[in-house]
Amino acid sequence: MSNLELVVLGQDDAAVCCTPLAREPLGEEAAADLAKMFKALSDPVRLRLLSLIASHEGGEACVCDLTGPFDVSQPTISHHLKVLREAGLVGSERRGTWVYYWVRPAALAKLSALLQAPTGESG
Amino acid sequence: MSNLELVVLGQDDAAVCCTPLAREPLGEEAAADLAKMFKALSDPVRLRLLSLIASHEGGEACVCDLTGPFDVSQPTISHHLKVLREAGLVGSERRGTWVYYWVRPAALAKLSALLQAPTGESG
DNA sequence: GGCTTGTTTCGACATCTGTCGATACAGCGA
DNA sequence: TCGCTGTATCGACAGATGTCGAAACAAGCC
Repeated sequence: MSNLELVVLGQDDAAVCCTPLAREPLGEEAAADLAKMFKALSDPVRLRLLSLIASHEGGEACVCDLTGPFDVSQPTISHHLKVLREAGLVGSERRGTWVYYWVRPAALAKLSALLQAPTGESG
Repeated sequence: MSNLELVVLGQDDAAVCCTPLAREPLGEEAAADLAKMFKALSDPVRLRLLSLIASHEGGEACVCDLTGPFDVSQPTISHHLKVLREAGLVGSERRGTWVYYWVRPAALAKLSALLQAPTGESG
């Protein structure tokens, strides 16, 4: 399964925490990598899915907990979860009948650090 | 001009800084609003443009500084800048011959705060 | 005024994306 | 084994997106 997922660079490395967007121009490769993650966040349903998973008790949620709150069909939810998973933003595991999803804090932290404003509004 | 841009909620309000994704499920409206911003970040060219602008001396860059490093045409760069502007991530102003773009730190900070990991990897 | 340079808008087009219903796969219980 | 429930995949389709060349608009200079 894991070969379907993107490698999240610096997943266990704190160096990326100190590299905001403004420090130096992003390289083509880094930009392409990051864009995939942001693309995964660029859909309202996926954003709400991620939030639902993150705020669920225990930090993980069954797919059965995630289909209810949305107006879209179950295959569509499954598709969105796959996008989040392949972007490295969530992990998943089957336990018996149900499949559970959880957020990967390191991936979110990477993006969060990237967007941290350098100093202030105008210098 | 400003009527073409999205209103960035909480632009001058720090309250949003304490509302990570995990605190409570995102509402439909908030998710749609945030998704537009993330969508603006979901393209490698736009990500690099934003980085170029943010890292440029003085915190702002002329369009003429931004077309060089890319393989895409100048109208395409202009299009991407428009997307970033309408998402509220950058501001722009014409000064004589040239148009300058700068990053809006508050908008980035809003997204950064949203993605901040709650506590740790599993607890 | 007319030319030149910088930037945006327009129209077109190929590709990507979100969505669905139908179907397949996985695990549990009778 | 069979049927049931939960989840993922498939195939199709409408609409969105990134890209281009051409053209329009803006400001400065001759």
